[in-house]
Amino acid sequence: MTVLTSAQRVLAILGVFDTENLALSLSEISRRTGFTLSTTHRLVNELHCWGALSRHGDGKYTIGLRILELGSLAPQGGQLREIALPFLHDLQHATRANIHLGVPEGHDVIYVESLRARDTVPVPSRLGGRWPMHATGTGLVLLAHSSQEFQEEVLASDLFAYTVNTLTDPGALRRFLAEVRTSGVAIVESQLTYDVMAVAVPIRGPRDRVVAAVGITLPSGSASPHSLVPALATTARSISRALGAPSAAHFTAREVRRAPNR
Amino acid sequence: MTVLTSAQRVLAILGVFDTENLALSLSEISRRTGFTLSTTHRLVNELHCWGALSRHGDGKYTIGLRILELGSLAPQGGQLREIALPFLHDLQHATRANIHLGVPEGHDVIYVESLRARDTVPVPSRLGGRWPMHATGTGLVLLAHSSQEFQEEVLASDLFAYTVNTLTDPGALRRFLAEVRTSGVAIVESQLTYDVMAVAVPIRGPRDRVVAAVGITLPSGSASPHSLVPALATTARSISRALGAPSAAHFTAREVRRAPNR
DNA sequence: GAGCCGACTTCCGCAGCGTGGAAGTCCGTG
DNA sequence: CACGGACTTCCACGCTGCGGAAGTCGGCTC
Repeated sequence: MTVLTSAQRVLAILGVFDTENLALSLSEISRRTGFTLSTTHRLVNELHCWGALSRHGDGKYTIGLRILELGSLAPQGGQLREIALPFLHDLQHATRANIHLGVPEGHDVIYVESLRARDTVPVPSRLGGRWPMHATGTGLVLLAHSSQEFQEEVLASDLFAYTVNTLTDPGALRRFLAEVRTSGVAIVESQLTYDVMAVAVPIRGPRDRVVAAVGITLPSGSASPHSLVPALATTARSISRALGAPSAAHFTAREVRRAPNR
Repeated sequence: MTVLTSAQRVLAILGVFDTENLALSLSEISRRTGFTLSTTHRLVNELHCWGALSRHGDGKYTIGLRILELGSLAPQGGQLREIALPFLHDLQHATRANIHLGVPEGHDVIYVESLRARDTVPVPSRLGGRWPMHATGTGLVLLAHSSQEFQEEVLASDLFAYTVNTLTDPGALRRFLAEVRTSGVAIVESQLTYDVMAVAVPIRGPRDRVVAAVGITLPSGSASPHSLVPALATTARSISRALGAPSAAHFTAREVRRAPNR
């Protein structure tokens, strides 16, 4: 039983909140962290005073708005989101599908934006959601454009098979990633959940580094996912340009046409 | 010189990040918190290991994605946002204006969603942004529907005059808030910044408590802001119903018409 | 290249903060 | 009314974290 530093205790308390535990009472927090009630009580109070936790009528605590506020300061989150949102809206309007904007974090992809279409399959993705790279379209795009050593690190890790289609074999994954790099797009079907297919492309930032991926999810077996690639690629390029990616700096045909009017 | 608890130190470090300080080096954090370099170093490291801070190539730290992820678990944030977003999209499409979704936090309103129209006045609002209640349309709506004692508490506090139009006189504010309660809408002009007017209405949740406000901002002097009220009210009611507000539970005229088709 | 400076990292002894046990309060319940 | 569970408060001990100091690294000036 290793002893924790008090900073780690503070973080551990925040860490017990997740999508299945949005509201917890003091003693639930105490049980889940393993801290004594008095310790938990004091720390929770300090977090509450600061606004990191908020307390509700029934005595339960939830993550506070101060955290939301802080989170929006994450450059890969709030900043990127702010820039990308209008383009993502356009894309959603054109395709009427679920749109995701994902960035890498550890071996996972985090969705910093998630536009859910109203009349489509529910998809296990929410803003702030975290999924393993090897099982999602956006994740595979990000992985394909990561450093060689990072890729090997992920390939060597324990790759969970969410469905029978999930790519878990290192060899197959390597081939798939190479294909993503050459074609510029990842198309996967039923890798995370059945009945869902995903199409994703990279977004580049300054120095042309891939900083994010934008993806679309559709019901499995949808008519030619390839037909969505042009719209996706256009969106990705617009966002890349707004982020300052050199390769996206020149005008597209459409914008050249529009330019004289400005 | 009061001494801080270590939980407070941890929070103080997170607290030095704001919209003007998105990326800070170790010694900048040290200076701004007033902690010695060694203390800062250790705490920042623990935060970094946990994912609360991320470290960039230039050695600077920014808020990490783990915080963004956590923040999306705030019920007034992620949850509300998730439900409201489609309705807000529709509203933006109909009005082509900036849309905000605000919730109360202390004496301020926090924007948990901010849809910026592309061709309109830039407005000082971003997701996660915080503004005083008395100076914003959404804030005044929330204040108007707060408890009597909370209102008096705010009125008694130091109300900053952002412009000459900002309501800072307690008497004038009381009258305005009463009007907001009876009319159900707040219309303000140039109270936070010049050249911007705002229209906002309340959103209700379970037990009909006002839990949020949705607002629109337009250039000052726009043709009749009143014409936007029906669209805003419809949006607010749709969101309220989705949140389970009893008063919004019955169908509106439009939906009764549409109902047989489903 | 020498010298300097600032930023960062590491180490360690002292002491002050945090820990957890225990006692106390306030519910709702049988 | 007695019980149990959840929460709150208090305090003395001792362990964790503090900060001074020394060490490392890289960049800038002369």
